[in-house]
Amino acid sequence: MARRSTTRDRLVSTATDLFSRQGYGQTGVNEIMQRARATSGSFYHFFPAKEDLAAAVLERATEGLETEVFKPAAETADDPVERIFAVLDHYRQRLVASDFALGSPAGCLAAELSETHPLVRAKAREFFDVTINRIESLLDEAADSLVAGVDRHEVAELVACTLEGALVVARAQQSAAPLDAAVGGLRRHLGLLRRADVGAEDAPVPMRPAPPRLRHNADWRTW
Amino acid sequence: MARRSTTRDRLVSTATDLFSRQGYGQTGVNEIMQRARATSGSFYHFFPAKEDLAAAVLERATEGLETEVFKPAAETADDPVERIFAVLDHYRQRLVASDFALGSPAGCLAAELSETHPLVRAKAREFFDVTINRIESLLDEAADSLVAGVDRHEVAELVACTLEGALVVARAQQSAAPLDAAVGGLRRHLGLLRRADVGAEDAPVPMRPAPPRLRHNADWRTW
DNA sequence: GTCTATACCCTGATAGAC
DNA sequence: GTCTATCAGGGTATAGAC
Repeated sequence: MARRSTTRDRLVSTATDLFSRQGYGQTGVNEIMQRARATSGSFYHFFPAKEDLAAAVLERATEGLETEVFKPAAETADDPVERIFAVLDHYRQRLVASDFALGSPAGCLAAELSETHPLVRAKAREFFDVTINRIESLLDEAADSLVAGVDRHEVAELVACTLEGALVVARAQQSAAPLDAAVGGLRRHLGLLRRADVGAEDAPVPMRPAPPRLRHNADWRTW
Repeated sequence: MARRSTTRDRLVSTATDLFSRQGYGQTGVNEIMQRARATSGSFYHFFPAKEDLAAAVLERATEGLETEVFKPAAETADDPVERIFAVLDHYRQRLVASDFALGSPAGCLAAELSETHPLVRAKAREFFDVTINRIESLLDEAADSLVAGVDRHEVAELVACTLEGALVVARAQQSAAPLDAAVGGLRRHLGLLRRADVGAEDAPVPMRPAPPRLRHNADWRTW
């Protein structure tokens, strides 16, 4: 994988941030160029058009899934299912640290451009595919501890979709509550898919002692 | 509730459709005016600015939740939980009928404009709040048949977030599979929250005979 | 409420020297 | 690869008659 110019990197990084926060249509190439300290000549040297920058943003986000999301998550837990929750927590951290401005880089672009920009849609699709497949592979690792007959691909899709939606709603609500509810629900769901004879402490069937009524500034790292 | 002009209605309807499909930034007021057969004079007679049209779109979508989504859903089933799934099915129908162009009217605008257009964010928030509260009230109706200790508001948030996300992903994938996975997951989830002594046919714990590996054109109305 | 005409700016994109 | 200068067009919004 060739090392690409730092200017190009800066443009992609800047655009990742601005598109996520403001959307594609609300972000002008001028703004991107200024913040990235690049000029028009550089921009169009690297990208034929604005759309191609959006595609590059998604490509890089997809590449970053392994290095910046799933690999770090793997280091926080041994249990594959817990690693899934570490991934969800990663997005929660981003959301809160950005004061509810940053959701999923792909979700935002996909929602806005799926119909009008086929290239962007294709790249967003890849992002979702990789996300789902990585989650599925974590479920595969945990297969022995799950009840029989679990469609792991389907569950992975559920997790990914729930995450995406929760991030959109959380940004609109300016609150982590939707995400906490979603994560809590998924935790219960996966807990219920655990075989009764393993990880017994994880399956007090319906509701765990309930993340004690999470508030936005609650110490959410503790559960 | 005063009867408002048909021109205004046309503008809102047209914008609802175009914003949902193309996003806000990709839709010009000219395009809206042309399709709605209105002129600039009319447009700015009703709306101080484009943003206010987006707000009106969300307001109308929120009003429409009761009349166009939850009320029809109530007519398809007696069981409150089944009514929730009728709501999800409503969105699935829209999605498929539009060839995967139409997701949630609010999700699209919220994702794109939450940061830059506070008024839009507030209206999107209302849309989500109403959706969540209506689902919660259906869960309340079903409370007797649910296991004790279910945080119904949290479950309602989960359902709404999962729906929103599944629609975004489904549009990017041009496939109903993500939505089917999400709905299937929610069905299993709610099935597991059912008391064992009621609706026994709904709770064969982990996986139902599995919606027989749904394909995009499968007869999805049958399960 | 609706119409036409138009202001005016900012947008994405290009040209061509260095 | 980067720079400055610039274009052509479409964008939102306004003015004022009817």
